[in-house]
Amino acid sequence: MSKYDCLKLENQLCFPLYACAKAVTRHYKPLLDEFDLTYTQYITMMVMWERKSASVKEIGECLYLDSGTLTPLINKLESKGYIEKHRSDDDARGVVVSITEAGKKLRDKMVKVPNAMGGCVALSEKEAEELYNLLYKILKHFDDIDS
Amino acid sequence: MSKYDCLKLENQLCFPLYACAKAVTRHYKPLLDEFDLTYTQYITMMVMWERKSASVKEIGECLYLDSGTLTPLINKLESKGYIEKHRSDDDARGVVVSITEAGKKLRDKMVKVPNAMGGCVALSEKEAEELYNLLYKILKHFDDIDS
DNA sequence: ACAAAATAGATTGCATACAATTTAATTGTA
DNA sequence: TACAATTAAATTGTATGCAATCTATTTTGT
Repeated sequence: MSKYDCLKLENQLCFPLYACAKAVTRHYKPLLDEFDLTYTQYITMMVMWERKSASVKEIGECLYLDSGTLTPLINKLESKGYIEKHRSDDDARGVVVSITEAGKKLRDKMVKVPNAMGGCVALSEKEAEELYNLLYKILKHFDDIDS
Repeated sequence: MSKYDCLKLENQLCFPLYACAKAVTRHYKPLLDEFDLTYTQYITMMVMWERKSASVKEIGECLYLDSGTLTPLINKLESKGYIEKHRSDDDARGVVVSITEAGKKLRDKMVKVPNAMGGCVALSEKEAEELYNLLYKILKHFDDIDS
């Protein structure tokens, strides 16, 4: 009705997105606390589990994070013993991050986490897939715009 | 195939949610910079525009934020002149935040923001509504769990 | 070859988030 | 009515995010 309706919180798409993302990471916390990992550290480990080895830049591309966030985060994961850093042989500017044995073992311990979290999100298989597709549609479009 | 598949980034629902929320707030930034507001300050102003007056606690309930986040944020909005704080008459523990004339004027200037942002999100009306409903379904469920 | 442009990480600074603690005020109850 | 329990904000401490800048290297264009 009012010209101000577009500025109502309930008419925003961005707000439930923002609030929901925070709620999910907040509910991950008790699960991840057992492993002394934060959510961001957890998804960084996911990249390492899949790739075994990756540059900071590559990790950043996977996670949409820059070195300002990743550098301290990677240092923490290194001090926990899950990853190692060394300068790249090919390109002395680059840093190669690789997974350690302890990091590989962590994977076995954490296999139960996704399922435990899945129980918190009250969506059907179909709904979850719809949501997944809609979110990636937005992400892809941003990728296109930004490139 | 592997028992580790559940730990793959591409099989997570949480990750696109997390990444998408960040991407959206990141793309809000240039729009909000013109008004010298951050995204969180912007949605706080949305609450104030609607309610004219609210306690820190009430704002926190609207936005899913606690006093640790809101206290400094509200102080910044106050120093910008958009809101005012005063202790509640009813309950001296509470702080009532109310909108100023400058805050009301800001609303007129910012009416164009939601539309400008909408252009960035490549979803149809129907898709946006679906996404909206799915996100609120998750949020509502968390509300139920947490209460 | 070599100076300029580009790139990879690290660093700095600012603004969230949020748990945990503290302080002041209010409520519930024996 | 004392007084323990609760509540509202503020404070403290840790961990992101991200823009902007800096440093060391590598590429590029001539």
